[in-house]
Amino acid sequence: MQKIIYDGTYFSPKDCLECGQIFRFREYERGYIIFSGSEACYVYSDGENTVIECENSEYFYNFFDLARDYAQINNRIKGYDIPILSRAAEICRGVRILNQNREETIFSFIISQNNNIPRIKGIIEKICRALGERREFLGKEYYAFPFAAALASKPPEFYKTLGAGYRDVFLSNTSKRIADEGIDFLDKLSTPELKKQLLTYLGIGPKVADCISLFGFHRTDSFPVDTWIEKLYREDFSGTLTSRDKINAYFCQMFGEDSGLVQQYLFYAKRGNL
DNA sequence: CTCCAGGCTTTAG
DNA sequence: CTAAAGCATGGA
Repeated sequence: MQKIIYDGTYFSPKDCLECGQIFRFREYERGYIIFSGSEACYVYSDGENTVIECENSEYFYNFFDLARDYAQINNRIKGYDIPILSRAAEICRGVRILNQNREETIFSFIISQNNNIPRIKGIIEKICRALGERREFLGKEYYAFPFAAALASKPPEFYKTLGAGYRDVFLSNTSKRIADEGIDFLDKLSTPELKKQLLTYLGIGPKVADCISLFGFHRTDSFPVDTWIEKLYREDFSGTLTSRDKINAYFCQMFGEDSGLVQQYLFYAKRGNL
């Protein structure tokens, strides 16, 4: 077992996980167990530090984005001098933009549309249990997120029995495409080109594309606009725009490369009723 | 019972 | 181009 110890000021397990960017984790002893792709780790706060225990520290060093200076980014975001944002940036300062498994991010956020977080988690868990490789961590079994080929081997009806609802055809269709074509070519694209390509997959619209771009490809110039952000835009930014595309452009123009983290701060704070 | 959840696809105007 | 209907499911 390997161990990473990192200053906890801008790295809180609770903030990173419960801000809604990831669905496969659960509380365990002093913190959480997280699953990503085929990997697993145990993460917890130890006074001033955050501790990660895992078998693949290289993977989780990148996963938690530990090479980036979040103190500097957090400060810059407070510098926009928008009261509600400065407050959110202070209270949610433990949030980091995770570098998640790309295919897992794609399928997870296809499932997330018009859905609630507990049910999203349940559906993903069932998919892993049914199609993922069985593995072991801390003496207990878990299931990896399935490869696209495994997902592609199942018809829409299979996903409906797992509770995916009308998203069943999205999962079977898009998994077949990815099993055939791969997704490595997406990494070379600019953020606008990446979004344009993501929109060609069945089940991926503007909001889901922005989430995949941000959490799977670390494009921090993405700003996903969902029901919560739309509500926040009206109530806290006195916004009058109605189309989500325009609200997205409004925020991206304002925050540039900080868009992604700003969005997570605001989303997390708004859902927590700040 | 209705309404909502990290919206998207399809069809109509 | 924009607008709106329809969509599975489960919890409040």
